[in-house]
Amino acid sequence: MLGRMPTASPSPAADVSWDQVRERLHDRGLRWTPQRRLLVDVLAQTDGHITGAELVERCRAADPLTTPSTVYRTLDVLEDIGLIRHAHGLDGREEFHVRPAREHGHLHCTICHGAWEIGADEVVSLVADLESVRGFRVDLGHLSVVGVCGDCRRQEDG
Amino acid sequence: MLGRMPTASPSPAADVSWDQVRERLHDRGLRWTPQRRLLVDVLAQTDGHITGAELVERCRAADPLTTPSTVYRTLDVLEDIGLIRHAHGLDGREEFHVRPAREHGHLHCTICHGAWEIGADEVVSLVADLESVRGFRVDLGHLSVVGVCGDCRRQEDG
DNA sequence: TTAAATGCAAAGGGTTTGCACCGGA
DNA sequence: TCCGGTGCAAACCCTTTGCATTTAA
Repeated sequence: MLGRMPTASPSPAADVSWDQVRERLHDRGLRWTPQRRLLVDVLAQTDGHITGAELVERCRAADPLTTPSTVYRTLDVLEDIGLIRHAHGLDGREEFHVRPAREHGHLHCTICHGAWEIGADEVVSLVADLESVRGFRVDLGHLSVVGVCGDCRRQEDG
Repeated sequence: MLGRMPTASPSPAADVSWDQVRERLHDRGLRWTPQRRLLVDVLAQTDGHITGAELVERCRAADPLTTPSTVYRTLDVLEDIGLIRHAHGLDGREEFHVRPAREHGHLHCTICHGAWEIGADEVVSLVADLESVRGFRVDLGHLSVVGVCGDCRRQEDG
């Protein structure tokens, strides 16, 4: 999945203070456990987006004793403290992404299933229009635009 | 679910020739069965969007003998012949909507879970930009924009 | 007649939950 | 010590599939 997923951004890990996770947990009276550490490590190595199921797999690769429930529960916690976010992929499955310095949405191609990031600059007018006309505040981090990418359109034509 | 779902458009049923469904099926060598008729009836009474599971429920309300597999299979067929479309709701679940005369996307509020339609006119620049910059063709019928609606923002502030 | 459609039952897949036990702080 | 976290297993929910049977055309 992730292999087929081209992304435009540099490693998000660079922007996130993984070292401070423990601290942030402690601030809330939450604990730093080996299982959480493992998941955070996996996330730190993740470039772009990834599903819960895939995170479970990767954790299991590092530690076969990993259990899904712990992973999902930890994902909730990490989202609570603002470390990650989730949106929904083409198939509707939850997709987590490391909280990037820059909020972004996603572009999904229905043909090749590729995914790309879209920055705020690419949707300024959409955001502005919905804001002024409807008073709606767009959550860019949750925006997914589905369609057909340039490459696939070319193949369709050719 | 649907009750909480305000829509801006008039009844989509007005635009769709339900009477022609049978004909369209026949054209493809497919059959018009009581089960399909029931589902089509339910869809015709549906204003806006609805999940597969909810369609199953409604069909069951009319005919308790309805089976999920038939409903889902029929939904596939109806989508094939272009009568309905599906996208993904806030929770990532499949959401079907009656194919309207006018293609449209959806706006989802994370607070009240309301949903509204957005027309092509509201996203012209987004579509145009993605087309020119990336060569990406947006599938408007699959577009969902998540955020906070005007009412909920007002409540947040107040 | 015959291919399409149905009903049933079971599998499937990702995610969630209850509960007893474990272990950070 | 104590409350948060873990692991296990089972439940969950929506959706899909296989297969024998029914039925529209």
